[in-house]
Amino acid sequence: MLKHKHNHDECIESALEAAQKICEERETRFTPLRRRVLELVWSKHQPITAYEVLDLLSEGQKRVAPPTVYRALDFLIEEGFVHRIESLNAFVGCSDPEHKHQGHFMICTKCSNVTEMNEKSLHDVIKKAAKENGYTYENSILEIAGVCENCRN
Amino acid sequence: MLKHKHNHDECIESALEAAQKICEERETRFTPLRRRVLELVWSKHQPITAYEVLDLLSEGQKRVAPPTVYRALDFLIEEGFVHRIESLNAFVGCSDPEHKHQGHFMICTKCSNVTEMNEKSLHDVIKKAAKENGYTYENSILEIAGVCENCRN
DNA sequence: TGATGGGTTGATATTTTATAACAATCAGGG
DNA sequence: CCCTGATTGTTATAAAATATCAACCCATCA
Repeated sequence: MLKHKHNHDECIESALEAAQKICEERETRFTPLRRRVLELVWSKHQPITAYEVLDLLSEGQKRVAPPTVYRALDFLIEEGFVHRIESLNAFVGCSDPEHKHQGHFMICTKCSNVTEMNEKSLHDVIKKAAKENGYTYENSILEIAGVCENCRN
Repeated sequence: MLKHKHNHDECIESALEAAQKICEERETRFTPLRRRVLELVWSKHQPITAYEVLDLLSEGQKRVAPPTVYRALDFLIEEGFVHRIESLNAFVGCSDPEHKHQGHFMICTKCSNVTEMNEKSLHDVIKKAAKENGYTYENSILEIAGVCENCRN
């Protein structure tokens, strides 16, 4: 799989720093465990399952139990640092943690890469559809499956 | 929970008939088991889990095993008679089985009722978003959570 | 200082959701 | 009737998530 390269270590580092900063502002606790789990979610740079995180987290130490991971993930999702991909039972780091939001995703069926869409227009259309159907909008998940540009070539 | 009444038996019956007819056209097999599972999915008229179907299916006879239900559901989804709601791990009858399509849903967080949206405009916007992000569209899930009209009152 | 209490993590067990693998059965064409 | 492929039955297990209670950490305040 050929893919556009970027400095991934840097990208992880900046996600961690952003999270740290936001937690300070919100006075929520970015504990070592939560930090480590966020780092592991980002490390794959693709959707990662809770149990994959668990395996990575357990390397070189006593195996941790599922609740440890799920609780950390719950926190990270709550803070908006991580999104859950429902159709994959997996998790990805959020590309825009400053603004809490539900994620809208494109998922490549060939390489499994995920692209988060932060398009306001799309969001607006979805909200509008909710209203037209008589619903008070709370949140939404949109997961589009398709083949990405790289994989098509 | 107050809700708009309709003749639900009739509504189940017509879903079964439609499925029957479509299977004849497609020359796929609408077996008694598949028919019964579709009937059970419709019977709740709300999202129903695979294991709830399993329980209902097992009433008054030897308990069936999970694969029996999952296989029937796979068939019904494949044929487009049933949709899976990813955010609930549950299933609902499709309101428009004639035309195979991915479902787009509104889910009420109060009463759990689900409304399927068959709006072409929404579908078009989603396809367009995929294209703009360089993806070849295959399919999509959209699940909007909110409060429905009845529950707001 | 050290008691208290909220939040976090650890640990054990279990529940919920889904699938793998193989055997038995059924339905339609030769 | 017999063969073949599809469907269903059966057993076992995997994968994903949660319930529950104990231990720990640490800030606050009497």
